[in-house]
Amino acid sequence: VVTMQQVADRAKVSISTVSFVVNDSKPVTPQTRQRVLEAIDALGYRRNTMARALASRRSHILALIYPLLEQRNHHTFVSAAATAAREHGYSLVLWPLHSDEVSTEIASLIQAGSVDGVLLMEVQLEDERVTRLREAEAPFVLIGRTRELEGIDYVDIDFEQTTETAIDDLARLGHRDFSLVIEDLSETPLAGYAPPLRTEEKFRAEISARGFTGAVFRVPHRAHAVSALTDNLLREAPRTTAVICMHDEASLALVSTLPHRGIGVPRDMSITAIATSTAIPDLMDPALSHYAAPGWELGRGAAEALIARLEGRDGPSVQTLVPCVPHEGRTVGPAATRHAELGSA
Amino acid sequence: VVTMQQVADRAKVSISTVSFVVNDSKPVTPQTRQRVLEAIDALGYRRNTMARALASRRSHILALIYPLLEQRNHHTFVSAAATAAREHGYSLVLWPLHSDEVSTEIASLIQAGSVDGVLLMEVQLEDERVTRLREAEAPFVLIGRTRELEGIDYVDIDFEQTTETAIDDLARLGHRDFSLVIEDLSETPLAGYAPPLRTEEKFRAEISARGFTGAVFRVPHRAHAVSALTDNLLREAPRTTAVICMHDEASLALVSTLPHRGIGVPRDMSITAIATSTAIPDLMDPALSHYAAPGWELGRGAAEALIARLEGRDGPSVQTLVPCVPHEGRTVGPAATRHAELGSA
DNA sequence: TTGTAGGCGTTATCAG
DNA sequence: CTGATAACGCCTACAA
Repeated sequence: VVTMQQVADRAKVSISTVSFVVNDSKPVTPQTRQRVLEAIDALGYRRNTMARALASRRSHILALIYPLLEQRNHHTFVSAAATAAREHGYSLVLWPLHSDEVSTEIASLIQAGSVDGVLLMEVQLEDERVTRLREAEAPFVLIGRTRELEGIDYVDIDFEQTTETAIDDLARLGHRDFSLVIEDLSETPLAGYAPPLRTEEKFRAEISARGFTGAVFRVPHRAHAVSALTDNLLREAPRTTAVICMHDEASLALVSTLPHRGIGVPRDMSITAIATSTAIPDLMDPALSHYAAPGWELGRGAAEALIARLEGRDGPSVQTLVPCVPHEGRTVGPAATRHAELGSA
Repeated sequence: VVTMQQVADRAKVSISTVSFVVNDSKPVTPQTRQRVLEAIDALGYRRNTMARALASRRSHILALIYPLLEQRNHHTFVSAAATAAREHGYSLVLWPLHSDEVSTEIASLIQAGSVDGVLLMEVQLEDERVTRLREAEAPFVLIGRTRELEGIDYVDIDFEQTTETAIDDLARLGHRDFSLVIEDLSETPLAGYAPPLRTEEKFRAEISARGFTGAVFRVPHRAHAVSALTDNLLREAPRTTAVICMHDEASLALVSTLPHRGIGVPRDMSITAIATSTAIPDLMDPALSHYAAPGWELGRGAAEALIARLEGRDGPSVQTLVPCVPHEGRTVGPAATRHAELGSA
């Protein structure tokens, strides 16, 4: 391998000068710089990452900590974070963490110097990992939000805004009787996961503020629970004309099974999915109207916020909320029909 | 931060002894070891990753190189690789690579010493990245296969076996007229991607060996192409009673739209998906019969194969093929009905 | 603007 | 079995 010293020799300068041009950490005359640059590519020099990390105490590596759960697809998010990191000269390492390892592992991750900062996913309202990261004085950025947000950096989906917009859009079409479908994570390691909780809260608030009716269905990620949803919904909330669904599998199930029950979509029932994470909605038949989770923006935003912190721009906390992006489909329509039917029955 | 020297002082041994117990690289008396261990956890010592990497010339980091493409979900695979890596004391860094960066970036990744070895995804039959990795003498393992496999380590899905099994299972139900749906990647950076090519080849071979009929549909990942599939298929291969579908979105489209054309599933048409990468099949209505891609096994296998190479067990090439795992659904049935109808028409 | 020299925290070689 | 002591390759005051 070729080292800085060899470059220095060839360019007839000292090793520090090479360092200065490589990192441009100090001014260097155009001529010397030129000589160094030539030597560098004549020799094919690459600065050794590990040596740099050791000497500078900065590894230029970011860790992405996330719980290991089959059913979740973080792909867009993760790629965005990795891409953004790379653009800034950082690498992203994956740190899938079982919930029982939390307490111990996190601190040592930082103390071992292998990582400059941490991106934390699937944040819960009360999250032990956040506590640990604070204790370890590790720079970190949340993707998501804890309940307590004082002084912490986060990037999250604006569930409240998205919920409100979804209700607005449906209300404008005459809908007054809503159902909300959210994930039931109570029996999983993600119990306490904020998004469904925030969404439910906002949903209830909006519904009652507007004098609408609203039922809430919590659906676990088990196939049979998802399949049972359609009948449950029709039985327990028969007035419903519009479903807001934050549960990718459930929306698929609803759209594909409602017609078998004689309920036309969107003729009798409108369905809107929110915070969807895949491309599936566009391919359903009829195409699912939805608000897509801004996975790419979140991943990039989180990585960049973290890097900004690491580079010393301290300023106020980065607290960004990104609303979901509306995609028109064919599962939303006016409420008139079904309402009238029920009313006259 | 606490260093090895401090541990050594406290345990009243030399720094090298501490190193020996930490890595157990040399025999140490139980008593001394004990003292060192006590010192270590009294002080909360963690060995500095970067210093270790520099001195030993091994970063204990693996890179996962993959093309940046929205429509692909590598989540299971990636998590498996990361988990396996971690179990062996390695980290996994993500290296999303645009195809145009290929030539330059790959070599420097290794030369910079930031990475001990590489996992390569989405391999094409002729793959420039493989050439580069070889030139750089970087240890690497493919997830997938190039055409030329001499001396290469890889882990891949056994598409041939899976295709044969799928045909077998359907033939046993009386099906004789098949259609195969594969991804059309010709206009994408993944042109030359092996899986659809291998599958098509095997499909044609099996079909003709058995004297069946078989049509092949290549479907791009654009929503309208996927939506058009159903009608194309009915028009161009009207005798089809069984579809083998290696295209997640297309299977969804088929199952949801065929009934609208008066074609019952599986009454008139059986549908089997192969190499599916998500949990969606179980949630369709009717549940999609499929052979699931063994993402977890592949990820783990690839990581472990690479680590084995790095640790010096050289032996023969690791060349593992894993077949997809059958999941019974409700979209496959006997061929009788539709066959009879068409025959009598 | 450029050079000198002392770390950074480990590993590894070689004596004892 | 244990202990000095060079590397490892780069960064960064500090000096010139």
